[in-house]
Amino acid sequence: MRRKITLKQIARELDVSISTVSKALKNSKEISEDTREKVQAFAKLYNYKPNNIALSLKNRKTKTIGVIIPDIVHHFFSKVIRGIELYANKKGYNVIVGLSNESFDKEVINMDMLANGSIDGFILSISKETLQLQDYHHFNETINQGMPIVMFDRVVNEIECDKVIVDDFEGAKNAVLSLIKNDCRNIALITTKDYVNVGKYRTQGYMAALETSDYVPKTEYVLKVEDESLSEYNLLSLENEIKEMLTNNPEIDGVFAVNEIYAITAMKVARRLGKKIPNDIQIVGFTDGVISRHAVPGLTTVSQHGEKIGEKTAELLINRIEKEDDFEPFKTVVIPTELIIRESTKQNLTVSN
Amino acid sequence: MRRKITLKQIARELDVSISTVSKALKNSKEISEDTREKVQAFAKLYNYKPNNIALSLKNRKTKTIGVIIPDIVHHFFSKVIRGIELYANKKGYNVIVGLSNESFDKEVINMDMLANGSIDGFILSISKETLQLQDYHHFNETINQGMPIVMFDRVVNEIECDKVIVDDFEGAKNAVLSLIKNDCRNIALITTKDYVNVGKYRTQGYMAALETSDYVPKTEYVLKVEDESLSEYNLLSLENEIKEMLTNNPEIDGVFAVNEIYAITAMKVARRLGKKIPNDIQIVGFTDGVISRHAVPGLTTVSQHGEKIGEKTAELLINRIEKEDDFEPFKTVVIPTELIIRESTKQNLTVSN
DNA sequence: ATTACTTGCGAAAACGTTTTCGTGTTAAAA
DNA sequence: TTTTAACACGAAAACGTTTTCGCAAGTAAT
Repeated sequence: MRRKITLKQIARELDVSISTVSKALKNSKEISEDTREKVQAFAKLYNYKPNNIALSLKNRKTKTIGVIIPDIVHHFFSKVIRGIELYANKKGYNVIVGLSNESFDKEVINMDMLANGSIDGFILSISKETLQLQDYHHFNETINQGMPIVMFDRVVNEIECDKVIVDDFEGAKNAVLSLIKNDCRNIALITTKDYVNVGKYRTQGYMAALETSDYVPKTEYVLKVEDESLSEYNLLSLENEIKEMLTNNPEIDGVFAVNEIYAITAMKVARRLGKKIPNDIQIVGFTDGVISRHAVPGLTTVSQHGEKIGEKTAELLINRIEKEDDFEPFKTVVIPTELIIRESTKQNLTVSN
Repeated sequence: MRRKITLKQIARELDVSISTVSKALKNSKEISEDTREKVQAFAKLYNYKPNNIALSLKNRKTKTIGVIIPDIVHHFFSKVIRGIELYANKKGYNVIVGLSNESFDKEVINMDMLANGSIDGFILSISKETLQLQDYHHFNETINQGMPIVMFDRVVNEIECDKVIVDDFEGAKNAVLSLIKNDCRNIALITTKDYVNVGKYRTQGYMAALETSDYVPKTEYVLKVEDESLSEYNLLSLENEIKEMLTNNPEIDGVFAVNEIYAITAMKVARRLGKKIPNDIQIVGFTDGVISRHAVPGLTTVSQHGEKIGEKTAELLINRIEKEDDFEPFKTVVIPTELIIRESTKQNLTVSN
């Protein structure tokens, strides 16, 4: 159980100086071949590897990026992480993960823990509470200290940084247009409260689709749900709200839901009410997760390509980190969505953007 | 865009020594009240925070733990991460995540990246390829360098370290016993190849349940699937294999599947074959993920309590890290499973262990 | 034989902390 | 007045690297 060997120990053992060892290991030609071989053999024997922390201190960079997301038990976010990790690893970076758990305080604490030298930059998606409070001081402070940030999905105009988003508006609009082309006359929307801006944009996309088709949006067809948390209790109340909407408005023949859970729940409730899918009612969700894929019938949904989002955020961040004095203007990259057609809608078209 | 301020800069600015600044900030009473206040005011003004990397180097510990898992887009693993993060954060630790993507090489590379000073200990679950190759040298080397490891779920006897596992055997046995008590006479098993040892133990649990009930296991009822990866192609071949088993053995009235995907797919296939669930055929899965919860009908399943597993691994690891010279024997903690009864089985009992 | 260059190596600084051990000044005790 | 003790602070080492610079010895050129 020998501890990790250091340059100093090798130097002492071989009776040379630390500098010599360091240079020998880097094949510096300042060092004679004899010494080089001797040192390298010894180092290999004892499996010498330079200490990352010492390197970080010396180089003032850690080759590590911090990722702060609201939740990891969530198909979209874990896909994004996978994309980040993929790209970062390829570039020799590590990924350190903080979960805000949708809480403002935990977001701040996590950022504080990491912002003091542990990482070279942040990738983050804003927590709901922060969005609601509209308190973004911690982001600005971090940026002012020279630490680059890239935001994705849940972003906010107030912060100047690189961003990677999905075209929520277009994606939603296309989804609803596909319902319209599929002969839906009365299309409902199940969405979140407006402070979640991805929900807001998807709602706007729904409205836009209706308007371009000369449909008149009816407020009875719009359900704004308080929270998308999955606790059993909320799931029940979600079911009840949907049931109420569908029974009060039996003419509804299409549903666009801003996430998988709402969509699958709508499907469940509709069937319980005796409606056939997709003949009586067609349903489209958002996020191509495991639920959509394995539901029966399969759920037509808007795919966000989370992994691509992750790769792109990592790419933007690492670029910023590595050419630091390069004052490029901040970019906002939009990753196109794709409508994945499955059995919850009728099969007579393909739309994508 | 001022860079982070350091002790040295404060010292120069205030015309005192670095030591004085350091002590003043720690409220050492070696320092006069005057100086203390002056330093603290200045530090607060410039938002001084000690550099973590420097501290890590000095203290020779990083307050960071490395987690290596095969996949993050996976309900169970992301739950575990959440548990790890929860406990670790409470103890002031950060979590750095590496994904092996079920590959031996990536597992080794990831461990190498982290083992050189970046972290104080590992939490990991072994990749399938490593399990198949049975090459565990990288684990042993890491342990020999004095770095503690805690393994969970996919563990292996050959490595001496703390472990946290689910009682796969008992969980599976109970699940199958519940089917038997529910009057199933012909129970099929859908499992993985044997090198995935959690699959192996669950298979053994199935066998044990049959034996204790004087059922004779039939090989026609056992389906060993090559790979649980979710690609569309494999999903189709999975469906076909299940279909074949169910049509060749129409008397099958119960299915135990070693994961959610197999279970939900079995359900899908069974219904396509005109079988009613749970009346004609009852189905039990393993892992209480989002699929089981949102399936229609809801899937009865064995819950592993991933979050608890995560918390426990973190607890074991941090204990090892913090009392380092304490030569406690290695523990293996078993987290009890729980059978979550939903609509895919008949409703006349509750079993748990 | 003197100068000039090459070769091979070591000393030391730097990254940002914490902590031990002095040390000079002042106040209290002898 | 001399000794002792308390007080307030600074110097320096240490953590493990990399890198610049200097220096001695040997070799080549004058």
